[in-house]
Amino acid sequence: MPHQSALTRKLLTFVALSDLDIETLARFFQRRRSFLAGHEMIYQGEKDASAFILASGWAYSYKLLASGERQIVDFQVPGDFLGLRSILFRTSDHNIEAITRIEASEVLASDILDAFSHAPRLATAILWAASRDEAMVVEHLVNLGRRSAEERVAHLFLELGTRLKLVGLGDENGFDCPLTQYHLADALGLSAVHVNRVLRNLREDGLVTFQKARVVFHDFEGLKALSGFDTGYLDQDGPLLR
Amino acid sequence: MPHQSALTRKLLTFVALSDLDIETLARFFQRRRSFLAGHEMIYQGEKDASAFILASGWAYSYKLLASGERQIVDFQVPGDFLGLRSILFRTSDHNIEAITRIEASEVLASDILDAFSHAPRLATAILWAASRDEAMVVEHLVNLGRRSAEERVAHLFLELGTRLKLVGLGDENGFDCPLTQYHLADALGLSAVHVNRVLRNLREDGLVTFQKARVVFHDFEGLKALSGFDTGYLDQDGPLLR
DNA sequence: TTTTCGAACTGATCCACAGCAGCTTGGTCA
DNA sequence: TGACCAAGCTGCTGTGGATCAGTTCGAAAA
Repeated sequence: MPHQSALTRKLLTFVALSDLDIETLARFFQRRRSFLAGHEMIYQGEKDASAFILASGWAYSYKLLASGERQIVDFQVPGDFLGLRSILFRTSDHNIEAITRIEASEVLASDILDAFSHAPRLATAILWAASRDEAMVVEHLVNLGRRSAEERVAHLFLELGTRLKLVGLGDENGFDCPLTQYHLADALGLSAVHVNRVLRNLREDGLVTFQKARVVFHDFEGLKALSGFDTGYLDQDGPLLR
Repeated sequence: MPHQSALTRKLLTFVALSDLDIETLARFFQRRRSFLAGHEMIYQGEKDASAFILASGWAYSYKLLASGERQIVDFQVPGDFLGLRSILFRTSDHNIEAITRIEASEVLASDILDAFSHAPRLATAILWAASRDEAMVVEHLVNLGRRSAEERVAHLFLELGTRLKLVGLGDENGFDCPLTQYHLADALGLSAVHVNRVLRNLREDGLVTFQKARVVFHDFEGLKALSGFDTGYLDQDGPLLR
């Protein structure tokens, strides 16, 4: 089952799973679904929403404000588990929308709760995955709170590059990226106009280019130095449970 | 054991715990510790850190940047579980410092892993607690990304007020608050100087006063309207597991 | 072929917040 | 009781990024 490998591989770096764990996990991949670009997979206020494991395509999770503005919390790429929080809370507190066409496995609340009662190591791995998500949100918080516009853009590109590399969809040269400048603006707390200017600056400084749905790194180390990017929050030292 | 009631009560709103769960949870409160104000309870890079359950006092979790600036991620008040992520990751990716003198129970990684293998409902409750933490960080992200300085301060005071009310340490009139204007600045992505001005504006507009280590709400509804505060992410509809 | 429409891009102007420099107050310690 | 120090407070000046008001480009529709 090649399509389940990305998430499974990630979890295995954290805990050694038993045969029963693997079997329970396999059940997560039973309900295959696909969505068109722009589809609202989960919406604020939805009751008893499902979660999904992304096989291909990109999505983004966001919150809407009364003013109509939106804040993008994170982007989801293949191998990511999305909507876990919507399962734990009875009603979802955020939206998730497909950016491209998406292939995913639907995971029901009962699948997760089952795993907790029968497959403790898998349960631990799920908690770890949730913590990793939280670590990413924290990093985005630091980005918004204490970094300049240039640093924010650089940091986001480096994070996405690193995450995509883990699932074989990018390398030090760059990656395919279906985001618009509006997506970047709403993720980074900037206006789309200013994102455009920042992208020009980064390009002119020979650091990164983002054009034609592709991010190209020209100076990886320079970008890291500029943004203070540290992969620590995305990696894992080694399995906690052997 | 009155000191363990705040967290236990919170968890019980989410899942009905069995006797075995309660017993396992009780073991979390065995190791009683206290810390002086300013003590670093957990630090970035620490290996195999412990977690803590706060019985009394305030702490804050933060990240340091290369530039020496800090971004405060969240404040912890009595009843909060802190440092869970430091347990799941081998090495901690953030710092936690005591603001006041603190009384807390130390929770070892083995306590948590034990709970996962023997007390599945408790494990589910822990995952829920972690998700609630993430929801708070997400709300802080929205705060930094899309709200003005006045709105941010108002939102933070409302959140702290609501959280403290849940553990009986505040009400609609206000709460005792040991934070300095520097803490607010580093949590809200502002300069301390600007926080001072914003506090004056809010005071002159008859909304809130923050003086002498106490927050006093003068116009609760006005504050809510200003900041777009919605308690949704702090409450719970009802137990997911009965 | 022209129309349309979303995304990328640009220049001019404005303002929210930062940075700096200095003052005030109250608590603590020799 | 005076010295000290951290936190709170204020005025002035500078600037990063928002806002407004467009133009350009390319792909798809008609």
